[in-house]
Amino acid sequence: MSEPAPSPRQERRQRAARRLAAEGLRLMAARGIGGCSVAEITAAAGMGKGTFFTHFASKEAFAAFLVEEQLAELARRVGPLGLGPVDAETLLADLALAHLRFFQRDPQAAALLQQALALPAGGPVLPLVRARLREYLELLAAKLAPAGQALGWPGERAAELALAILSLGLGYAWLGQALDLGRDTPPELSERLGRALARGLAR
Amino acid sequence: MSEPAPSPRQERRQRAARRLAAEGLRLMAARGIGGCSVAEITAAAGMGKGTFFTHFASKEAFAAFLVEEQLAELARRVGPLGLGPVDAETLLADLALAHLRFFQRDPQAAALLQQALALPAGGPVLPLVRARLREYLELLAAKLAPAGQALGWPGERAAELALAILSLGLGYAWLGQALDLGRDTPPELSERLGRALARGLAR
Amino acid sequence: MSEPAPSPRQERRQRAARRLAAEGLRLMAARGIGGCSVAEITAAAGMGKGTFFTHFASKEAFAAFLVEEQLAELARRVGPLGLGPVDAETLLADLALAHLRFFQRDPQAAALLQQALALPAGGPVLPLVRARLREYLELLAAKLAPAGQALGWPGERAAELALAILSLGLGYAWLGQALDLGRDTPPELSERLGRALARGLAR
Amino acid sequence: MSEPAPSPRQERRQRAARRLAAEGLRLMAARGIGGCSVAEITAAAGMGKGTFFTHFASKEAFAAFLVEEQLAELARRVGPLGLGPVDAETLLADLALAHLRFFQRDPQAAALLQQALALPAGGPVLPLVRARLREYLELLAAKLAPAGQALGWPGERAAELALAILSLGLGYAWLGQALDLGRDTPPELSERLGRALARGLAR
DNA sequence: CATGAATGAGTTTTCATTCAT
DNA sequence: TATGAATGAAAACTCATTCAT
Repeated sequence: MSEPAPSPRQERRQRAARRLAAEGLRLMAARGIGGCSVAEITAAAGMGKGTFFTHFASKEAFAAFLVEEQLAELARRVGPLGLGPVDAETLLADLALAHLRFFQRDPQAAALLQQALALPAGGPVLPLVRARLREYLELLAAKLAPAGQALGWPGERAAELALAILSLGLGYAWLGQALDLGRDTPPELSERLGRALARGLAR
Repeated sequence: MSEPAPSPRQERRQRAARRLAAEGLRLMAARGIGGCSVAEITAAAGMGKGTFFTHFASKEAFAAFLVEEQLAELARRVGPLGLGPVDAETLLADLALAHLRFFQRDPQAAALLQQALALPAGGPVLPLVRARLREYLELLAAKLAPAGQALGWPGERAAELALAILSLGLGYAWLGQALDLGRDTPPELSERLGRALARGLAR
Repeated sequence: MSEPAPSPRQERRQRAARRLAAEGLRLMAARGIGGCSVAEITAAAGMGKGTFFTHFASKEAFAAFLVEEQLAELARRVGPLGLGPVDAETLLADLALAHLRFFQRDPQAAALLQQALALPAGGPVLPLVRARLREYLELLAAKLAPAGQALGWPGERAAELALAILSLGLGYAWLGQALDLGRDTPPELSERLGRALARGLAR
Repeated sequence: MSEPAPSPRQERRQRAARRLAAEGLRLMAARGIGGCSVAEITAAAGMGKGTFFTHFASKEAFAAFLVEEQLAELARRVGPLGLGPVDAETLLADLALAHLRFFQRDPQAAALLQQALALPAGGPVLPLVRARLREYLELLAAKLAPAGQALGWPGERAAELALAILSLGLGYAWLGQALDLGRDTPPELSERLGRALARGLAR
């Protein structure tokens, strides 16, 4: 439908772009956005340095693209939750758990987000990352608001609830990564942790 | 008391070092560790660029020093908690709340920690920061372990509990900072959030 | 007449080359030879980047071609002058005036020549441009020599006379362009200027 | 008076700056502004690459500085002319001659100016160079205006007269340089050329 | 023949660190 | 001990040119 007929040239190019994204995510998550050079990324992706800039306008634009991709993936995972009729506590627990699991299964996403938010202020990426994260938080807050209110959490403060859920998941994953902890946390403990927040808010 | 007799020379030098630490913390928290130069820090502290290196071996060592300072401060705040006889749930809640409040009241600490953990792997600082954080987590875990066990959390997994408490506080603060959210969270909501985890774990 | 029978293919190609020359002249004159890229020129001419190199061996060769074209055009304008019997002063004045007018009416020619002569020494173009200009100057000097001698200017120094006439016209045009001056000089002043050199040499 | 006590450090630095200016002028005049790299200039001046940027904010700022220096030198040479009481024709002739000689004796100045004016539009230097040249031309025009009017040249068009005089001198020098002509022009011919414009304008 | 994706040499610029004064 | 001038390694980015399609 949308792609009429990807010529072999275009397909090869697409594959190169995907290789760039994969290797870039891997390297930036592992060594930091500022800790790996474009040359390293292209070398890992098996192409010339100059090719990078035919795909992305700048290194920062590349980082921003990766961040958007990860947030989109997170939204895709979280989106379906709470569509059916569930009680408030269960919804909160499911959302908290989903975030914990997402970042635990995709530690690169956690590392990249943390890297992107640590970018020097003044650059063009940080505002973009912030905007995307804010959008995501609003989405999450909208999902949480009714459940929160049902448990006595003020509706206009749903953003703080969303922030807490995201923080726990993201923070747990990257702190765990950085400290080499929590990688072997048994699933039932993760689950208990995820549910605890919801349960505690529900009295 | 322990300091024998700080000569005027030594005292002047101490003051300079304190100025460096204060301005460095401010700048690194605001603009990122890689986003501010040694020249900027020394200029803000009112001294020559070269003087910096008579106080600290390198820029990274300086960042590590600042991190240690902040972690020491955190330990100082958290240390007294739970010394008296309190029930398990209250201890957990107090600790979670203490972390939330510490990073909310001292956002520079949160920003610096997040910056330090985002430092390029391979450098000499990251391992050091990790080691200090691990030490801190062990301390916290030791404090938490009995309470956790009382609530059915396996004692040998206390580290994960500590990680969750630290993550919530640190993540909430730096994500909130980055997104300009949670700065005006009413104290009673913060408190509710802090207690929720403990309450939920306690069933 | 001399062209045997331009196949439609050949004709299309010719048109493309002419478009390249026109757009290249425009862009190089406006933004400098080093200030516009091959990609810009081909985009302006409505063709692919690669096509450029099927017409010209290199960007520099292209610039050299444009210069030759402009010098040929100048020679065409100046050539007919002095063929009839005119006195020495009038010939000098006519030639000076012709140069002033040529570059005033075709500022792109002036800009291109100035750009070409500013090309980094060491490249392959500068020698070529120099050679063409020298050829042109010799042609001009040959035309000037008898008139010069009639006014007491040594015949073997006719090149200097030609240099002065060319410099006044070219310099006036490109300095005027660069400074946005002389674009609205009334024709009678231009003419007076053009004649002045001749008149002054004639005592 | 102005320099209270140049410390040996500062003096050494000053000498380095002068070496940079000299070698930069030489290389940029010979090979073009874009034709020589900062690395080449600093190497020629016997210092490290980074030192360049402690003296000048950028390569372009350096080029602008050199241009200003040369124009200031030109103004210094031309300034004293016409202060005494001389007739209009003599003043014009003296000024024309002064420009011819200045650029003939200092061909690097001619080459640098021509290079600077050939800089890609859009950069920060070209506007600066244009502004300085315009200032210089206004100065020259003010000097010329009365004499011009005495010879029937409209006072409000003195700028065009200045442009012609500057063009002849600058154009003659850099075209001569580029074509390796006019380097051995006998002084009396130069002088005759310089006077011719004035004489011709005076009838 | 036309195309545009791929390439890498080459450039400017930053900045932690050294060291002579 | 304090200073700031000097340094060069490292990084992002541009663009003429090549070549497979």
